Amino acid sequence: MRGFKRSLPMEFLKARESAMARFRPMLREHGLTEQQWRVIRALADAPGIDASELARRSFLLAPSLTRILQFLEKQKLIERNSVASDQRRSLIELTPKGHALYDEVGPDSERLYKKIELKYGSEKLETLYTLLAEFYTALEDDED
Amino acid sequence: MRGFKRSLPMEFLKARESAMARFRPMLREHGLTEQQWRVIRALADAPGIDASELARRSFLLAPSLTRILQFLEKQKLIERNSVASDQRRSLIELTPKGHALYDEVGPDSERLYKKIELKYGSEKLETLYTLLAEFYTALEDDED
DNA sequence: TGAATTCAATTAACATGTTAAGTATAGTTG
DNA sequence: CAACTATACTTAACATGTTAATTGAATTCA
Repeated sequence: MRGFKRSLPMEFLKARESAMARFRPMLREHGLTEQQWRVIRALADAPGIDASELARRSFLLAPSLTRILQFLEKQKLIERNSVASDQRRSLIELTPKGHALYDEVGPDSERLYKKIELKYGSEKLETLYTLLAEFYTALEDDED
Repeated sequence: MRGFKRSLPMEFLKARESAMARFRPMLREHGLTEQQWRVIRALADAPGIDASELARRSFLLAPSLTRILQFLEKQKLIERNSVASDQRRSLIELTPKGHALYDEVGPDSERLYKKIELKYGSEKLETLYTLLAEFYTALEDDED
């Protein structure tokens, strides 16, 4: 049997963790978790989307997103505006305070990202991006 | 600024999730979570190791491992034997019931793994393994 | 040897992951 | 238009992730 070493999910996890270990302390200093930062980035990128679209873009499950939005709303980093034509949904956007935080954290994030790119090599990074995208694309076809 | 698309941790997460989505339902039928299965595999691979070594091999943080071991012990899937020469540690191994579960789940896991390999291509899979290992190796040097 | 340090494991507290169930609103169909 | 179905969240319950603090046992070393 394939050894315990060849576990694809674990290899993804280890790669992910080695990157996150560099971002997490910085985010913590800004009072954010990784997931909260993903939501803020997604909103900076696409203001005024609803929760379903936000969940898709930030790659969070709906229950996690619900809790994160409650937190961010309490911090006055986001606000929701209900949609008249569909009472189930509301459109979400960053407040000025949320934008300010985004502008503050963004450069730190970029700096760390560039350090990783330098350490690993940008051509290899491109290859890796491609292989990863091909991987999850190949597996997301539902025909087994 | 680099778009929201180019987030390495998210790409790792998406790749990992696309794989786990295939394993999780199977594990669930056996009454296991992914992490519990990682622990069982690690113990089948290296019986009689202590919790620190087990945490390292299953890539779990100590607090998570503590809870998982308490669960597995309650299910009588593992047992701990205290070490006379060092009262802080205990050596952990699968019980016969634990071994039986391992023998039951292992083949299902292999089957799903082979399906992934077929869908993605085994050469590309090799390349991906290599790039991932190089990635976390490169980043784990502490010299920044 | 005994105070200080290190180490292994656990506990605590809070955030997120995961599945299932619930709630209210929209849409669909007979 | 009324029953059914689908959609967009939200809540619930339990497992894990993450950091910090704690406990008890080994080690170090002045």
